[in-house]
Amino acid sequence: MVGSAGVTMKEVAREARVSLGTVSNVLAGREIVSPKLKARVEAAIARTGYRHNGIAASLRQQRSRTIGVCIPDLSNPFFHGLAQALSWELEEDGYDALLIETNESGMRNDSKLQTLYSKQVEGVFLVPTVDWKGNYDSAVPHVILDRIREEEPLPSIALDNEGMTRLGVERLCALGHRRIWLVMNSSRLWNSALRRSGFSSACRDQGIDGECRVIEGGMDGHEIADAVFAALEIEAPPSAVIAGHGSATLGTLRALHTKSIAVPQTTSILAFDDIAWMEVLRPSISVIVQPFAEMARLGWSAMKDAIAGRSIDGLTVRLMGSLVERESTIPAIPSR
Amino acid sequence: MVGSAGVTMKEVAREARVSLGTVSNVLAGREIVSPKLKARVEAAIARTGYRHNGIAASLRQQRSRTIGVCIPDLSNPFFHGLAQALSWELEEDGYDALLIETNESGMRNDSKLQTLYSKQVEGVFLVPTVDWKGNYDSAVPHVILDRIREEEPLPSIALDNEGMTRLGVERLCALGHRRIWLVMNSSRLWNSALRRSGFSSACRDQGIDGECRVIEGGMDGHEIADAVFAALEIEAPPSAVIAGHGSATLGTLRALHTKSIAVPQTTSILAFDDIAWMEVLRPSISVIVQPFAEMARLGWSAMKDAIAGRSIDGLTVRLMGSLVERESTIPAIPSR
DNA sequence: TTGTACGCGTTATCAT
DNA sequence: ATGATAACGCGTACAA
Repeated sequence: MVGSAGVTMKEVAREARVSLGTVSNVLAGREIVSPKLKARVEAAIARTGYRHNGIAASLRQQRSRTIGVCIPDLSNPFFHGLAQALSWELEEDGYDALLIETNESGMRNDSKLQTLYSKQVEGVFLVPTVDWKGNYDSAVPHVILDRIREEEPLPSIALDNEGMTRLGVERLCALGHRRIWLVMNSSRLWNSALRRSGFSSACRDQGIDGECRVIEGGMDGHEIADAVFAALEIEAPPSAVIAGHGSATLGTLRALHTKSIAVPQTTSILAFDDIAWMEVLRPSISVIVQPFAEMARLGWSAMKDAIAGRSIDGLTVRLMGSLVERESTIPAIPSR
Repeated sequence: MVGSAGVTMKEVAREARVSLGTVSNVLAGREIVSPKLKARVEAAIARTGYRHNGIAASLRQQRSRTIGVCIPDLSNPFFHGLAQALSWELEEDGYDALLIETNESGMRNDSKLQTLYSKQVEGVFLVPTVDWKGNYDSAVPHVILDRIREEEPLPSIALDNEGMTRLGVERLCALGHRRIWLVMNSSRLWNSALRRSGFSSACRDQGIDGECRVIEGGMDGHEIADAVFAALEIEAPPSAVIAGHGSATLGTLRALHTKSIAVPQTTSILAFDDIAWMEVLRPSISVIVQPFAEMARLGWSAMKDAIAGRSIDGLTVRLMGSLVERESTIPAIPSR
């Protein structure tokens, strides 16, 4: 692919005065080549600066050993962690990841899927954008991660969003909180919708649903800040907030700060997804952590099955994460 | 690459009762095919579910239309922004980015470069790991970004690190600060070394070099926190700190917090690289912003030249960024 | 305007 | 053990 300098196996063979097959055998490390010829070939390889052409190999072998990984936004630490964990798993088995950032654009999601298919990926891990219509090539194995649609037709792995949100509500209730808000982006995202329903049913079970509410702010941190701010204009601050994801945390903190509401003295905060800066914030933020390493492990294991021709239709995994308490969650003031 | 379902152009041709060349012409959008046949071909494409095989096309055309982008750490927002900006530029011209995260490992940097070469990339954008030895394929155009080595042999684009650090010092001096520390990772990184030398010479020019010092903490935020903490054990806090990059900011804030030193009342902070959470921190952090969009534009422009066979040897671009002042930099207390 | 045949670099299957 | 040759899917030059 370098114009003049593209040395081929054929040229190596000529240089070493051997046949093409012998070069191939040496390159593949097959032990059937005589030491004499093997040395000649290796010398020729070094002399010519030959480099393996993976494209030709892929064409011939009809397998690219490449897996597409489609992520909406790599600046989201959960997605970044997931992408890293997936790459790690793939590489363990000699595969390469084709990492694509779809930037929350459904059009880009579609077009990037097409280029992945064109590059003959053997499988696709997909965290769909919010507005993805669900067009995919059924001939290629897909595993959907995190953002599952209602009645997802594809194999999927995600957090048990309802269960984890319920756990958060229960923990806050145990700390004496009764007025709890859930701040999130949009229930158009199925995982957000599940967090919402887990929140609502947990609040009902705790008998605090009258005092609790959900704020949907949209996909952007600034919008979310505005929504929270608007809510704080008309009612008293809640004693605790569950932030449904990174930008909800950012937005909530910004709004509370603008209104000079003390965290955690007035309002405790429990956030989804751990992020480096959550440790350095004053106060440090308590978080619900998603098990992305386990998601990657299970996902790759399923993908390997699919590649090997074993059906994974209907695969539906829902995992529990863990709750890490830091400074932002304190007992509610009893007098209120 | 999907085993059974791999529909080829040949099959489309048979299905449409046309020749292979006609199918190719239709696919390439060449206007020389009769409408009648064109319709037949398009129908056949739809019926068979044919999909373009980019691998075969790359092999045939001897060009992959793919560029490798090697980044040490995508969780660093500067690198992430740079990677995004590069992808955007490439795609404008119909290229695809192969995004690789090297995780600060020189070995991984080397091995991933090999896989990029094997995948026949037409060029490589590289932010090297700290310990990269500099092995690369001279037949493939490379552009080094950000982390330039001393006497970099390859074309390179980076911030004017000396100039921007000097600017920071000058601004802090204008605010009345005289005791300034530079906190950074390691002067083994050439850009860090340049920030260091820019810092030192600016301090000399301002006549404050006696009161200033540099703290090198290593590549990890926790290590940096420890180093700053250790320094604060033996001397009074500085009136201002310049944090040389994201993890230095994190480490510095953590150490100052542990020692209960007020920011910015006691110590002002000016950080390299803007990050989402810098706006939400109390106080919000003043930053030196790198012009990654411009880096990407110039880089891709140079890369296109190189791909087209026009030499870019010796290309050395150094860009100024901008200084965004927020709450973390205030005038020094005059009495001190 | 349409059809045919060759080559891209590799791997795999045959003979030898 | 080694060498010759076909095939992977596509693009294109050239012949019809």
